[in-house]
Amino acid sequence: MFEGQPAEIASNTIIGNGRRAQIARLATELFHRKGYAATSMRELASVSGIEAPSLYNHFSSKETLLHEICFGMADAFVSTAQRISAMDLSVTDRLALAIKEHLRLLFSDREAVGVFVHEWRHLSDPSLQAFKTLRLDYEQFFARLFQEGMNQGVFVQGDPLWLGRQLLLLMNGSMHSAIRPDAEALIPLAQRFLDLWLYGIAHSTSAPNQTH
Amino acid sequence: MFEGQPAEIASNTIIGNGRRAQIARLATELFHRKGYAATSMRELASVSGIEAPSLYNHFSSKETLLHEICFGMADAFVSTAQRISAMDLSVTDRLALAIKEHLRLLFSDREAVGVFVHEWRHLSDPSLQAFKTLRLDYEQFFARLFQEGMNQGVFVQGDPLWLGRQLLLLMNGSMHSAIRPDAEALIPLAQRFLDLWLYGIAHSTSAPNQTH
DNA sequence: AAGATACGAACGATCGTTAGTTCGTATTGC
DNA sequence: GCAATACGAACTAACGATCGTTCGTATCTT
Repeated sequence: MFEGQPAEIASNTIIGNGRRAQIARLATELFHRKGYAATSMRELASVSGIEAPSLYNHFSSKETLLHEICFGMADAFVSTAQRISAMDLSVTDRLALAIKEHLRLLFSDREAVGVFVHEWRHLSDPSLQAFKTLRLDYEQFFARLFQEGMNQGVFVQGDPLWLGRQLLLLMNGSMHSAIRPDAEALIPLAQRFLDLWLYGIAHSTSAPNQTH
Repeated sequence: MFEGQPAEIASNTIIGNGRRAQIARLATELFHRKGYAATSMRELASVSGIEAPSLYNHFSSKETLLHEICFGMADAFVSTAQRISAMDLSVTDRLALAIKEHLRLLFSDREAVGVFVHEWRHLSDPSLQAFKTLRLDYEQFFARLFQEGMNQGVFVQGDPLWLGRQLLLLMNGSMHSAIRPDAEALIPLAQRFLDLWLYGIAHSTSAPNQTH
């Protein structure tokens, strides 16, 4: 009758106390460390302390695990972007906030972000398209910020989508750095990114030569 | 003076006219598009127009293919860095040249770079350690540039290795952008990176607030 | 003649997954 | 209160497919 509708949408966040969430966490770590394709269900079962077929009492397939991880992160990013977009702040302040919140999400679950960033391509096609759409939404959120800043004359001209993607690359990549900032260390890190992005590394004594 | 020289790039990766090089190229494209672990020897054989066992007349194992791709790129990057290090140029000019040459290598073989960046972790242990060493060499080349600039007072203070890795992330990630620049379009792209890196996106009217 | 290159057959291992079953615990009917 | 029942979560066995790879052999080129 209603079998088209998944009985339970499940908490899109991977966090939880149940066995299911516990396995999802272990899967996240494995997918992050070894890659999705190079991780077997038997290995996941092994670190979970059960046998491989028992995993299917919790997840209907290997790809379901990947799906939940990727979309869990994507939803978190997109909803954060929507929240910031609705705020009545200056462009620069919204950019600063977006950087801070992105970094916060990033370091709140490095493994999940790693999977989100690198393993999404192993999704198959209905999910794959949906994922790409969500990711583009998020990139365009940053692009709109840059565009707005250009229109107001506070940012130099440039391709806003290019800038957005570059900024995201930069932040996502910063995960690989050794230090795992706690809640307090996050603010200086965000400031570091914002300063680098806004002002560059050149001392202002040497005058900019903006010829593009 | 050093600007005009080798117009030909001398592509890093396995070039050649032989069947072996042809297969290596197809492997590079497959590893790039689907990932090393998700690419089977039978699939590689199929796109090569032969059967899977015939591949072993050219390569002794699947990992040999990965090894050649990864180390081919790594050697190209490191030797370019050594060449630039030996030049008698200002720090900023060497940084500009390093960016330009890195981008040139990057876009000379996007697929190989993609494998170099993402698939190296599937190497096994003697090769894996050697690869990490090479990559650190290259990162430290940029770190030394930044450190030198800081010592001379032309760059603001910061963690040089962090900056080096961030710059590399930024450039490597730029591969994903849609446009594939030709030899001429490379210079503006490099300039774009340099400007972004040196001066940021803020108009200089808004004064920098460097407090780190 | 001989090396390079291709083939078909097949090996053992591992893959994701299904099926059938057991066991313990919670929920229900009386 | 207590047996009957339903269910979550684990197990063993095993399926068909695919994995990387080896072997022996045939064919082409030089």
